[in-house]
Amino acid sequence: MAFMRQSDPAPAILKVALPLPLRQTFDYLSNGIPVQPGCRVRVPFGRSRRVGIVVETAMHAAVVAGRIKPIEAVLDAQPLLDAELLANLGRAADYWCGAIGEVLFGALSRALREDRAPTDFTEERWRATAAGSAARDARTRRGGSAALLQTLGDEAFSASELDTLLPGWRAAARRLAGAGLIERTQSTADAPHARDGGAPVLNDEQADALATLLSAGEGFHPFLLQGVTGSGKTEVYLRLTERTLQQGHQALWLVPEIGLVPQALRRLRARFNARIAVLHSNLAEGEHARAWLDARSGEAAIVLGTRSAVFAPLPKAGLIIVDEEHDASYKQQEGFRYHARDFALMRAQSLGVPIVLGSATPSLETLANVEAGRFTRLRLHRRVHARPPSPVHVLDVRGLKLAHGLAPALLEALDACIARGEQALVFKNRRGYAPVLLCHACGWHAVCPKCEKPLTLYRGRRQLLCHHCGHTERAPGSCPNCRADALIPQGQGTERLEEALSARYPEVPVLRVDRDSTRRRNAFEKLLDRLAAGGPAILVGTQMLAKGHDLPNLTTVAIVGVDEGLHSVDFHAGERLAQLVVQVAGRAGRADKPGAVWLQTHEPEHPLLTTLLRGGYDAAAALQLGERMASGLPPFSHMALLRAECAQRDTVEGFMAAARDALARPGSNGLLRINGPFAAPMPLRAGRHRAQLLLESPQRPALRQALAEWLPRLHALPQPRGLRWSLDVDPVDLY
DNA sequence: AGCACGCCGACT
DNA sequence: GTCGGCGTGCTC
Repeated sequence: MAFMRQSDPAPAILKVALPLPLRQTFDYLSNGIPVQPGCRVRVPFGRSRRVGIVVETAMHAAVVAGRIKPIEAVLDAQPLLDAELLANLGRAADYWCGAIGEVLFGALSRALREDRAPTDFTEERWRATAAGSAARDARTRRGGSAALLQTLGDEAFSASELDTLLPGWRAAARRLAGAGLIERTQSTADAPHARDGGAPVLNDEQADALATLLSAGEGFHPFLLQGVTGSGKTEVYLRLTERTLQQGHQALWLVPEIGLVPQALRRLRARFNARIAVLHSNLAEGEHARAWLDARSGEAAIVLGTRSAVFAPLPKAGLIIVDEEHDASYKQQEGFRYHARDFALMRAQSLGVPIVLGSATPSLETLANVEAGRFTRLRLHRRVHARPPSPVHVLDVRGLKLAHGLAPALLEALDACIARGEQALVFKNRRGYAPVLLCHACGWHAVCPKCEKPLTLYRGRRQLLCHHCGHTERAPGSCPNCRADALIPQGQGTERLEEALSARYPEVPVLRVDRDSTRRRNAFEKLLDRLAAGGPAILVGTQMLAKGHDLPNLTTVAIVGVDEGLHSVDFHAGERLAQLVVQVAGRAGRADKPGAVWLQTHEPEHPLLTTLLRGGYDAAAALQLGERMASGLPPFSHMALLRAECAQRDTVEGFMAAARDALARPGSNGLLRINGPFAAPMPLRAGRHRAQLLLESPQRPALRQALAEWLPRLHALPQPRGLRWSLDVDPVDLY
């Protein structure tokens, strides 16, 4: 331009993302209103109106001027999504092949996806009045009211924190507020700071790890904190967080599942006087929005949550922690299939902050990053209470007579444990009473009509349940095929073990921990409290038990039935098995008593088991990495999996064939391997036939380029009714 | 995703 | 003669 303007006009065109499964944005006229990217707008769309997010402003539109409509309203004075988040969400949509609108709206707190002003969600914090504190000390209140007064102590708690620590607290809050014992407060906490005298002394290893972390300074720096169970990783996170808060920055803490949020919150509250935004899917919409906006404003010094909390805005970011980084729960398994750990890494890099991935059993991806020199590894070998790791005994059960699947030597170990007044854990990764119900007379067994897989027997409920689709039917009393009264449950699930152990130890509480027994809110928490009180007990449960809960009086751990993991078609199975065994074994002997682990197997000579037992997780992981490298599997190659399913088999096959044809011929870059289409490992599920097509490349850019070319063609394919398909980049489950 | 348009089978 | 199935295309 030859002449200068006095002031440039606001860009006339807004590129707006809408909550649709479309890869494109839509252009709107700004009507001269200056709008920043990241703000929500209300726009006319077709014959209705929608909330959209401004992604970009531009001087010129990509479509002819006549088609462009003006926006109706601007909903935010300040962007809800700041520049960093907007840019990274765009990268994430690209990387995991998501639709930009769905990704951006998925990052917003649910209530903010609608046309509501962010100011509708005013701060809600509660604290005890002087009378309340007195009532607490005098113990004049009982039940939920007492618990709420106890939780509050002398500080203010946000609704999202109370939801997390004390589900159902609102009833008590109403009573106590009515009595003038608690009040809603506007007070913002003073500048966040660590409480005096809260911190335990670090051992040498912890101190070394912390020194390295601290000396790395601000800037992006990825760390793996690899510490055995009980080695005090959390204490290191806390010290690092302390510095972050001192510098006036925010810390993001991610944990893999909701059940781990309360204990992390308790430890953070005990250590810091700071505003904590808690984000997980059990919060009411309003609470979630309040916490989210608290993170957005920077008033929350700490943001704690599960997978989706990785999308929280962090205007003052200073630190990201991803605890139990190996956990597959970080990978979203439907819709936008992102990986929270990997997105956290992406954000840490562009925010320029340190990130700590913590685990006793790091993922092979992370270990490969350590070996490649991209991550710095810090190790904690010793347990804080100077307890050596529990010895692992392998029990070869071949040819042995088992009682309900348990070997005699194992039962003796349990006898001894109970006799000492200690607690035991029996780990069995199978819910229900028995995985198969078989007719001894004719060989019939119960099968799911929609999946063609055996139904699991639930004896207490007299039901057969399909674990793949949720189909249930009444358990028959006699064989539906030959009428014989000869139905026998085959194999053991947790319900059966619970029954058998209750019969053997009638004096001892036998507690089952699995998704079925802990469905009720808070049931698991109560169970843990009961165990913490001490006294002999036997826990029977699935992998829920493998996740970082403290079980201080547990000394004996029995691992039963992991052999399935030695022969899975999924190449991740070996890694999972090693992690599971180490994590479950780590539950034993945490406090002042030695522990012992019993591993029951039909294959004591399997290389994975022998390596794991002889060399620990490091050796097992090295073995797995070697195998992955030899066969060109991740992390030495990169995968994307196309899945499709439909009630009509030929529809799936037709679509997959077309999808295969839509792929640029291999040889165009030579680096792409195409496998399939083939039937999924589970070829029928919930009445739908399933097929897969696997793309693989040793080089990430080649895969990304192939996907970039393929995706528009996939969308251009005829989409038959009833057919569902999805693309999974870096799949963690191949089923 | 939603919603229109549009073209072929069984019903008041 | 119409109601309604779902294939196709569009939304700035």
